Amino acid sequence: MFSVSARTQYAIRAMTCLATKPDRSSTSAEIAQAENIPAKYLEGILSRLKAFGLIESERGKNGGYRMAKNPSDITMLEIVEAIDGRIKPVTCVDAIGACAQGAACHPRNFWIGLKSTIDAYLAERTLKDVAQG
Amino acid sequence: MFSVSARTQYAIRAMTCLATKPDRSSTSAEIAQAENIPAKYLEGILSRLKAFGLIESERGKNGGYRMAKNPSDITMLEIVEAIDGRIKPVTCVDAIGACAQGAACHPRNFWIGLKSTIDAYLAERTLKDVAQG
DNA sequence: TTAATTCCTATCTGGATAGTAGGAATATAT
DNA sequence: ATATATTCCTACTATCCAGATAGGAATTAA
Repeated sequence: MFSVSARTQYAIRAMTCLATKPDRSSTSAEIAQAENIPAKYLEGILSRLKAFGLIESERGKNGGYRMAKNPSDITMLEIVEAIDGRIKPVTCVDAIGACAQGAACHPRNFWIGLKSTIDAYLAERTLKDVAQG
Repeated sequence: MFSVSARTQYAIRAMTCLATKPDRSSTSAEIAQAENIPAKYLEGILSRLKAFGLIESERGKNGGYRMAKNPSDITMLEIVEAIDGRIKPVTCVDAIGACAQGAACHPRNFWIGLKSTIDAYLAERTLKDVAQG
């Protein structure tokens, strides 16, 4: 229940890896080896993180990835949402009537509250916090 | 991300349904129709809820299901755990070293904290709260 | 003995997740 | 120029599991 996708776990590990090397850029292969992540799979993850503005990259020889911001300025919520999108326990959190129960959906507020709780937890911790353990 | 299984949503709806009829017992088919849940699928869900002591049942003619406790004494955490087991964002929440990173797993405490946060939210709300919307 | 019900076991299926493959585009160094 | 190292893009495959269905056995009341 509420399990975190491998993708997101990989993303977090990759980010912590980059966070420890702020001065230079790391290649995807380097990160993959250091963090024990399937190399080709990681490439796609790094693309998403880049598209979300969390990391930067340079192509070609001597290319690689590096942090786009300070680790203390990146919340865990940003990383999670970059990879798996907004947290949505049930389909009707966004719009009333988005489930088969329509307006009679009693649990809706309960789920919305859960989402808020999770979001708050994730938004309160930064990559720096997590990298330190 | 963090989406709730249909099973759990069905279970909650079934429980709210029973909670509104504390005096008599309801059949699985009744609940299925009232809550728009696949009838046969619901049977398995009710079995789990019973195994967990949240509801009681009688077989045979005039049989059915009813609440085993007062709705205000059933937490949402109980329902969720009855259906999908303990909340476990990552495999290593229970035992250090249960992931490939072993003792060097930096995000572990972060995930444990998330689990605690979710558990607390669910444990603080009762079926009565949710049934009222 | 019939009808209504829970309970048990087995099976099917679609879609998502995880991972692989191949190569195009780009940059550097020599 | 050319070789090399890298990101980036697209497509494919495999595996797993949630969701659902099917058929009937066990049990109980009328």
